[in-house]
Amino acid sequence: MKTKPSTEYAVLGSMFSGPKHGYEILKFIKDNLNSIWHIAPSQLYTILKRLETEGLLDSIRQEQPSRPSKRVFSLKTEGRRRFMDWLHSPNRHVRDLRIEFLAKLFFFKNLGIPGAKPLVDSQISLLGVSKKRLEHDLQGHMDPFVRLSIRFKIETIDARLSWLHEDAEPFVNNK
Amino acid sequence: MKTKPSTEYAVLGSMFSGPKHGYEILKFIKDNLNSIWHIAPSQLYTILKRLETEGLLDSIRQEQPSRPSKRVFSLKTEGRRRFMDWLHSPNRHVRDLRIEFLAKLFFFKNLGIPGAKPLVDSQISLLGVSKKRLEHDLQGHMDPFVRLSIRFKIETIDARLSWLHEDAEPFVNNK
DNA sequence: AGAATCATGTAAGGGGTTACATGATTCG
DNA sequence: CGAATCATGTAACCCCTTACATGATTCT
Repeated sequence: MKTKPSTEYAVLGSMFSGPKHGYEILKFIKDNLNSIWHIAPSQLYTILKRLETEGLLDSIRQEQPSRPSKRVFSLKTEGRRRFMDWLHSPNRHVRDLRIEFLAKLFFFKNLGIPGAKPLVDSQISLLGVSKKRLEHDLQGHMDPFVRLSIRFKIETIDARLSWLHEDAEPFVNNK
Repeated sequence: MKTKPSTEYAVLGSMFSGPKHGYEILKFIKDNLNSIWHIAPSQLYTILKRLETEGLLDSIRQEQPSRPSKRVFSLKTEGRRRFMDWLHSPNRHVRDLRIEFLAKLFFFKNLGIPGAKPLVDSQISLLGVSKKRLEHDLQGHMDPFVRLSIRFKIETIDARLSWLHEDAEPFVNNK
């Protein structure tokens, strides 16, 4: 089971509320996810091509009298399903919280999808498991450097946990 | 000034105490930096080639009677200089602390080089600057999602700061 | 009149991962 | 006798970044 790069989900999510053309997706991501995510125009069009090949979306050419013609993309059922699966899954790797998890919370609110609270809760318990494992590791290692790096990871998890409780919880509760 | 990928510094650092051949470098990194860093054999040889092209190291072929022949790599002056520059510089991006900064602390201790304490101190003050900037940003933003992501970054910095004080400081002080 | 916005792409290159290829020696 | 270790590489592919290319319209 290979995990897709997170950028693709941002693209899928941009089209969830309805068909969009490339430039619109670019603008949507820039306007809404700028604080965590940056996508170059060139990359967007490559991703769209890839997603179309995979059958997650399709596109129709829309000619316009005065402006250059657009290509309007819309999600297919499989694309919708993939996005929803991603949206409701906590992240296994702590490092993915920085971008992916934040993006998930954004999409919950932006699209008005219920279930953000359970996601936060399951992410909290997943981190709890990781923390326990690291604390156990710590007891098995005497080497100061290994201990230092385990401590680093534990402190990171603590920061994520307090952010989830103090910031993410209020964010998902306020409608 | 483009920053080199951090993996190259791990390779340079591996040879700092003396010439090594590829397999030895692989083993050195695995034995010592396994908790933070993973390097595939294929990648190592590509990096070594690149570093040699750049003039940071040179290699000599060493024939062995029974085993396959080795290529022994040694740092040139420029390679040494680059490594030392990297070693003494704090990281600008918070995300680089996880691997690069930890590796720096390792090399200070492993190679017995003085100056780890000042590095920790300058990293602390650099993070302080970033934190101030983020706290200022926070005041200029009303959007809940933007605030949520800024809070995420601030909590990360706090975690790094407490790790630097509580774990990194003792690590660099114990001889 | 020039800058920003609308609109879509190609090409090249960088660095990392996975798979593949080879072959000897030493340890259990 | 088979697994682990010693020892070095190539090829293909994936994703991202930067640079380049084009061209109309709208705002200042």
